Formats: sequence, C-alpha cells, structure tokens
Amino acid sequence: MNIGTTFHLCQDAVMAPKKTSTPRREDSLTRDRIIEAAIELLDSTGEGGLTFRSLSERLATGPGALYWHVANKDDLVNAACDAIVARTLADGAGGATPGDSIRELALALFDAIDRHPWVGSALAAAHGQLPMVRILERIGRQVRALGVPEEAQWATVSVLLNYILGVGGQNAANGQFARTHGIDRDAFLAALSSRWLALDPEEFAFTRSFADRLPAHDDRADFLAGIDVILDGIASAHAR
Amino acid sequence: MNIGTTFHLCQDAVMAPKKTSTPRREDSLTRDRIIEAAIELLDSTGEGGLTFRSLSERLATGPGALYWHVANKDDLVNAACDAIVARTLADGAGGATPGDSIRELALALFDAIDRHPWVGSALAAAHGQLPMVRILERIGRQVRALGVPEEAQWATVSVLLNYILGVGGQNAANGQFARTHGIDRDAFLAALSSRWLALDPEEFAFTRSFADRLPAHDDRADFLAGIDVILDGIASAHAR
DNA sequence: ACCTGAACACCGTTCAAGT
DNA sequence: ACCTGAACACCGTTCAAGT
Repeated sequence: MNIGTTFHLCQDAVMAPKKTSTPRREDSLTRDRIIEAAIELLDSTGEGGLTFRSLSERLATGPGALYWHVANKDDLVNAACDAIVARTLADGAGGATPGDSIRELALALFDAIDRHPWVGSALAAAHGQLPMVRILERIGRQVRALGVPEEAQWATVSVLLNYILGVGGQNAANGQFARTHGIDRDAFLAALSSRWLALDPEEFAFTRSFADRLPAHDDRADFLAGIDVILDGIASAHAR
Repeated sequence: MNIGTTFHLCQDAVMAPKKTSTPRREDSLTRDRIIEAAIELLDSTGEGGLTFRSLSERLATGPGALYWHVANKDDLVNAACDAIVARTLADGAGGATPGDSIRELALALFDAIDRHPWVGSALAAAHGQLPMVRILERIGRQVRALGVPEEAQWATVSVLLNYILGVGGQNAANGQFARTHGIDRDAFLAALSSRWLALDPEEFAFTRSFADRLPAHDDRADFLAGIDVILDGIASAHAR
C-alpha cells in the first residue's frame, strides 16, 4: 500500500474546457491513485461527499472504470482508512517506556482522526480488517512490554483499543455533524451546552452540572487522561 | 432536533385501554407506532433493512405519511435507539456498590447492543443526543458516588462511556457483517482467525499469537474485564 | 389535521461495447 | 488488459392533491 504517486487536480481551472475537448488523464488509473483521490475527497467533502460519480469525475473517467481496481465502496473506504492508519503508525518513534509508547500511539491516532474524521467511522465499521489489526498489533506489543501476564493480555489490549475506537467514533460524529451543519467546533459545543441546560434539572442533574464547562474543555487532554486511567488500572492489576 | 419529546413505551401493557378521549382511530399512525415498527424492522433485517418504503409498507401507508410524524431518517433511528436505551436503563435495579452499579449498567448496555446491533452504530452517530445523555447521566452519578473528585469526574465518566461505546460499535460491526454475509458468530470468528493466521509472521507476531484463541474467547467476559481495569484505574488514582 | 403516491435528485453497481 | 457510459434497481425527501 505504498502511495507516493503525485497527481494534480485542476479544480481551480476556472475556464471551462471546450465542448470538443474532454478532460484527459495524464497517466493511467491505479488503485493507489484512486485511493489517494478518495482520501482528498473524504477530507474535503466529508463522508457523504465520496461518491463513485464524484470520484470518477475527479479522476476524469467513468464510474465503472473504478471497479476494475476496487471491489466496491467498502473496499475503497477501508483502503483509504488503512492508508491513513499506516502513515500514522509509521511516524511513531516510540517512547521511553511502554506506557509512553502507548500514550504516543493513542495521541497520534487521536490527531489523525481529528484531521480525518471519516477514519473514525471507517475503523468502527471494519472489525478485524487490516487497519484495526495494525493498531491491535502495536498496542499488543506494548502491553507485552508492560509485563502483563499472557492470559490477561488480550483483555488488556481490548480495553485500550476499544477506548481509542470509542473516542475516535465520537470525534468522527462531531466532525460530521459540524460539517453538515456548517458550524465550527465552538459553535457545536455551545449548542450542545445549551441543549443540555434545557434538560430536566432532576433527571439530568449530573449532565447539567457539566454543561457550562463543556465549551471550554479540552478533548485531547481528556482523551489522554482516559488513557492514563486505563494504564493505572493495568499497573494496579499486575503490580510487580 | 426535536427528539426531546416524551413518549411512553407500553411494550408489556398489551391490553391497556386508553381511558382518555382518543379521537384517533386505533390503528392510526403515531410517532410511537412508527418507532416501534422501525425497531422491529431494524432487528429483523438489519441496518440496511430500514427504509421509508419498507417501513411504510409495513404500516400500510405511503412513504410521505411518515414525514408527518418523523423529521427524517436520522430522527427516526435516533428515536428508535433512544427507546431501546431508555428501556435498558429502566431495568437496572442498582448494585450494592457504585462499582457494582457501573458493572451492571455496562453489562445491560452490552447485552442490549448484542440483541440490537444497530443501536451500537446509532449511539456512535449521535453524539450528545438523548440516548447518549441518558447513559452519561447514569455513569456520572455512579462516578460521583465512587468519590471521584469534582475536577476529575468528567474525564472519568468519559473513559467509561467511550469504552462502552467502542465495544458497542465493534459489536454492531460484527453483527452487521455476520448478517450481510449470512454467517453466525462462530463462523465469523473462525474466518477472522484464519485471516489473521495468514498475516506476516514478523509484522503481526502479536496478532497471530492470539488468532487460535479467538474463536473460543468470551466477548462478554472480556468486556467486563475491561470495565474492571478501568475501575481499578479510577480507584488507584483517587485512593482514599 | 393528516395521508397519498407520484416525482425528483440522487446512489452503488453492472455490463455490453469499445480500445 | 483496461476503460466507457448508459442502464438498473434502488435510496431519502418533497409536494400537489386528496380526506
């Protein structure tokens, strides 16, 4: 899945081409080129913006041509997700301790999903697929390095992975909502806050008590705090 | 965004007559009736099986009629999800300790998503909506009861919630995959296991080492083990 | 007020026909 | 082998027209 091919998009070519000249591709279609274009489309137009028609238009071809290189839409989205995940994991230099490595890995994934919200949904949809296995493997190695006994390793990896996926899914939903409603993060949190304040004071006492702190809170810091809670739990369960 | 309307569920009150004056005919369309039919359709045919056409057919009406009671498909799915979540939370008797209550709550949600896999996806898609707020509130109260200091409560609730949502999302994906491919859980895990065994032995050493244990493992027990790890982490961070 | 059902603007996917 | 683009079988949603 090495995607180094460069290709340029002429979306700023305002002048409409002559009726006689159809936009021509410069080089042939490739699975990698298709995936790269899909990533750009997903990033710029959101989950709903990726369409075989819009994608084929961007690649100056017909919808049917894509099916020669890609099995179907699930395959396409999964491959796009895997490209992002593989790049994200490739960047990690590794921390001083296994715990640091896990923190670094988790933050890298958090940031990647923040930049590409659709990755959060794609990860949730594709259990056991390559992108998830990559993450599983990385976490597993660090959990082993942490000294967790063999029989508890799977459950331990599972907590970390599912927590990361859970946060990722929520971030994806936030990003998607903000996009389709044309508002930014601050406006989204402000709206959420006032919606929570409108809830029944008795039935939702806890939720309401946090409503006004919502707009100011730091997603990333909270996410990391969650990772630390889990790491603490692991340490206390397998203290040596 | 009008999902705050209170509606009561009479799932077991099969023969409760309406004492109040009911100008509507007995079989007239109702938001509740629509939501109930949507739940049945989602349960029996999966996420892709819910269609305004299939639903209207089941209710012996036209697709357009549904829009009088329901804003759009998101609204419909969210309301269906909320009905399941509300029922699930209503069953909880509460545990002996806050920790037990959290365990009980988490297991109840796990089982509900197991029975209705689409609820996992619906929860992931609707951040801050009523169904998620219900869960948030319940967890929040128990976290308070656990003695977690004020400033750490939000992050603590967040770990538990996101972990539950993460597992729920994965279970939803599993259920969806098994349904669309017409296989059961055992066949799914067996296929996953052999797929993992086909991975590169060096690059995926950890994953492969767990591939043969995959078919026999207990999702529910692993889920609960994860909850316990988080509860341990919370306890060790705020030891009194 | 509530319901009908045709119509609109899409979608993923297929496939005979081309090169 | 790879690509084309029309065609198929769907969607969610709207809306004039009915009761």
